[in-house]
Amino acid sequence: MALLLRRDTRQRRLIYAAVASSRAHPTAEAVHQQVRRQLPRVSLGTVYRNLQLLVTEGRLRAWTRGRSVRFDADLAAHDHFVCESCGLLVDLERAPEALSTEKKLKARGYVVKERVLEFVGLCRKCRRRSVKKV
Amino acid sequence: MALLLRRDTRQRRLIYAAVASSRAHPTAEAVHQQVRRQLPRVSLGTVYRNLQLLVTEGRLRAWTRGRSVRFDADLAAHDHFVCESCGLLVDLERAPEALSTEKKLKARGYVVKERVLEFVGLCRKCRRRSVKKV
DNA sequence: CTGCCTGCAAATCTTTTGCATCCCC
DNA sequence: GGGGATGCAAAAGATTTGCAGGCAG
Repeated sequence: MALLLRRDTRQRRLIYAAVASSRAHPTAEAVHQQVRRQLPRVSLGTVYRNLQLLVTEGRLRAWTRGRSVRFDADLAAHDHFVCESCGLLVDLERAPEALSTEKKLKARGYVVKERVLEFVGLCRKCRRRSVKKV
Repeated sequence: MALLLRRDTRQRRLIYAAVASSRAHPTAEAVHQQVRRQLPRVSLGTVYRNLQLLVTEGRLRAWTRGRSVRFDADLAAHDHFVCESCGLLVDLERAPEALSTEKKLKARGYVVKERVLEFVGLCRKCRRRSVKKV
């Protein structure tokens, strides 16, 4: 039984804070940039290691978006809207409906721990832009 | 106006067939392995180029799962269940409910082109396994 | 002090691209 | 025959990892 004691390092605190203080669901790279302002020598490796650790501990959530992973300190269940044109990521209140699919899965013996619901389309700004072009 | 004529190559046909004949939502690497059986010199680059092309043309759909992308020839709207233990990906009939969130988004001026709904948990096999271990 | 953490750099993994050659239409 | 497509290999991104030294508890 490994008794693993986590240390409270400056790096870890700043990395968590960088995600928690952002609404943009930052990537590891963005977190690195942010933390660097206060700790110029922090390495990207440390950022990746800590983000992973924080996700494992349940203090952050990770969302895979295309090529990279984005992090979020909002632990409440919520859904997302993604603009396919500019990449804008909007948090949405979780829809209250109990989805019939989920009930079916459970009835069939699957364990459902989580659901991921995303809407993909155009935000207001990009929608206007695309109308103009046509 | 570029008049772009697509050619019907053996590679392209086999790449499409590899995805269409699989239920596993294969990755580019898996498609490459499969096509190689009939065309040993096919390159991974060609597989990537054609998968991308087929997605652009709307003949295939791409799903991002963790580190890699998986391809699907089933164009009907459908949802997914993913087993977090073994990676099993199950196609689900699309839930019939019109989600209130989607209505709200449209009312607010967003264009919703698509929705992605995934359930994450344990398949029946992995569930049994995890019960045994405890 | 101990051993978890860090910075740095090299290594992985997945996907993309440049280029000379090939072959479909 | 011409231009899109291919094979090969190098490049590009994103993320992970090995290691020696550093620092929190």
